Amino acid sequence: MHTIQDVARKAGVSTSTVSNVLNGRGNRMAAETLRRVQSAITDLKYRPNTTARHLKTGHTPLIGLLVPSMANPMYGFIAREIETLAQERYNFRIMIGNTYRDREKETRFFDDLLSHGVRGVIIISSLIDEQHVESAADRGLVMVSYDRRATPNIRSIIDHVTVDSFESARIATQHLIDQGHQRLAFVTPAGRTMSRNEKIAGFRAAAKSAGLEKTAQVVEGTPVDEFGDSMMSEVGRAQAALLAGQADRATGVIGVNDLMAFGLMAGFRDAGLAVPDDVSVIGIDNVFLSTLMHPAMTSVRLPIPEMAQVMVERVMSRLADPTIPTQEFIFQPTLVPRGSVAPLR
Amino acid sequence: MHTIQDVARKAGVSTSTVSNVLNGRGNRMAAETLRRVQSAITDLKYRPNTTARHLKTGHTPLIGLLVPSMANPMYGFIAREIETLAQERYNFRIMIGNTYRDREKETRFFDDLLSHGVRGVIIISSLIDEQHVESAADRGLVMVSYDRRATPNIRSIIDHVTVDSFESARIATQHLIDQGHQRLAFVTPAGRTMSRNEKIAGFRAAAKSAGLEKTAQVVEGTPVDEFGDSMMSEVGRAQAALLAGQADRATGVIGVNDLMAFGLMAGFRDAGLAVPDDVSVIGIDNVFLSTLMHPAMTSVRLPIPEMAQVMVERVMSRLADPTIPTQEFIFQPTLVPRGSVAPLR
DNA sequence: GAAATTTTGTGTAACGATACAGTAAATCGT
DNA sequence: ACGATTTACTGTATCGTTACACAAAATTTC
Repeated sequence: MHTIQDVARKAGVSTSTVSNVLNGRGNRMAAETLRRVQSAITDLKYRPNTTARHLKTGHTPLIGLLVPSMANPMYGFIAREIETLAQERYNFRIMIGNTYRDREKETRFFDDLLSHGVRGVIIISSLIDEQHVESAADRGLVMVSYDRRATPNIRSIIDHVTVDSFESARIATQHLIDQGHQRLAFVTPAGRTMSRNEKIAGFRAAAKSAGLEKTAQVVEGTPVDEFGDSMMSEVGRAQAALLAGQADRATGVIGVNDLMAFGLMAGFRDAGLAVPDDVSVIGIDNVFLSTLMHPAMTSVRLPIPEMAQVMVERVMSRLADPTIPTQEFIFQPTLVPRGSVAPLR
Repeated sequence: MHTIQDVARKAGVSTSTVSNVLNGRGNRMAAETLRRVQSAITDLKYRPNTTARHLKTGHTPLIGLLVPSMANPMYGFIAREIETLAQERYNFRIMIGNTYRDREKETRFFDDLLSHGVRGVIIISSLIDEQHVESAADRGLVMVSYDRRATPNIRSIIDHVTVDSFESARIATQHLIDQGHQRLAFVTPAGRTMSRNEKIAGFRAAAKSAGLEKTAQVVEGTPVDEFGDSMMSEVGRAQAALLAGQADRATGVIGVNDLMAFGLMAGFRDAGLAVPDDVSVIGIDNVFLSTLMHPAMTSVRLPIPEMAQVMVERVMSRLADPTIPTQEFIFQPTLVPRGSVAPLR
């Protein structure tokens, strides 16, 4: 690996001049000099040392990305979009970490980010209490959070990019109601996140407006460790077994997300119930796997590419100008009807 | 953010002494001094600047991870395992990138890794031609590649950690043969990777040893852009439609991986064929979603956690001692029978 | 009790880049 | 033709850390 000194020597100029070329100030020198420096750079295959640059300038082309679990196809998809955008549009790379929805892991990651000099962070779906997130932002991290609403009337120092979770659960529920279902269940794992709470509220609101609040039940999985991938489906599977055995069992069931709903469908089948003939199931997220289920699963689409773009743009803008105020961006979900929901028989 | 200078001042010692404490040389000073430095560190919440450290030492606690697409649940799972191990066991963080199986993107990532001072890289499944990978290794990257066999008789400067792909396809094929299937098809996308070639060979070998080579067909998807997630399943779906329409159609079909097989199952259903009654389908990878399919999909398990561990250990060891020779590690796959394969009617 | 050794530190030069002040030469205006 | 300005550079300090040479004080050795 060559250094700026090698280039300077080879081109017969000072390192300052090379630095100027490197930083787009080639107009400050004679055309001939510029040419010499440029060819020295290509000849030596010189690439500036990002670390040294960072130490001097205080900036590094790196952002942090926290996801609960990369094995969850939804988070994988979000992460893919973010990485691709950051890389292609801004030449930034991604430092990624699985948080397993663990406050301590998140905090440790913030510490590491800070010590690496990374200033921009996108955090995907954490726990309700965002105290440690806010305090990391206080320590200088430019934060953009996904899937978490801003607390009303509190000016936050983090951006919130989120889908209207209340609405996503509401339209899912309403879809079941429209198909004539009267006994509804909403299934979620035990741990609470902000978006889960909102989904529960959306479910309840839809049920209530149809006069179904008496029979509508929110089912929480056992408080098992879960962080959003295979365990999520396992919980769904187990809860479906329980639901299938109830007297006056629910005929319309909403999963807190697609993975949960996948598990629900499998669990109902295990119990001898046909989807959608005996029970309708709907998920939220619309991961690409929904179309591969049998029956293809009805879900609620979240506009991930659009949201990823906003998230990346926000980190970049605020990194460039830390004084611009934070904002909340709320995206609207849309129903994607497929085969796992049918009219009540 | 405080610096080592702040700590030194607060503790009334030189920066050298603080540095010694930081690097586990607390025995070089009086117990009282050590205590003072330590409490200065905790009081100021001081954390060493990794960048400065890196510039000085030439080491950075970061490894690169290249995956074709993070949206592919298999790669997401592998990435999750690698990240967790690197972090918990070695305190290393991960710089990740989607390569979309594109040589240029891979090369650009290597360049960036080098300029960031990252020396250790794990590369998941790339194209056949590993010229650019070897040349990046030549430039000083410690490389561990997944899912790619070493070229025989060529001493490589990269480690190869791979599952026996020939064997994985062979046992999948043999399983179908054991169930009485005589007309077999192996479906893969158009782009060739090293592991795909081996799987094709394994398929052919199994068919041949059963005297079925005349009817066994390898089906290649259209040369569409694909990088391993939703497109993969789409290809499977489309190919299933084609296969379903053939005279003397295959009754036992192997997907190059689970996502392909998911698509195949969906495609056969679209065409009015029942799985496994009319056609048996088997995948390779055994992603957790296989159990959620209807019917639950038979697949071939790859020992990912074990492989991830070896990959991480190899990068770390070779980072610590670059002179140790590279190796090839081959893991054996195992059949996981489920419901998508049935005896030939 | 003088020399040798150990203990307990410190000072300074890097690592590779950038920023900014400074300077010599060329060009300009009148 | 002389000062003023512009052009085309260069020198040096600095970012936060570590390594290494060095040194003063304390302790040991004989």
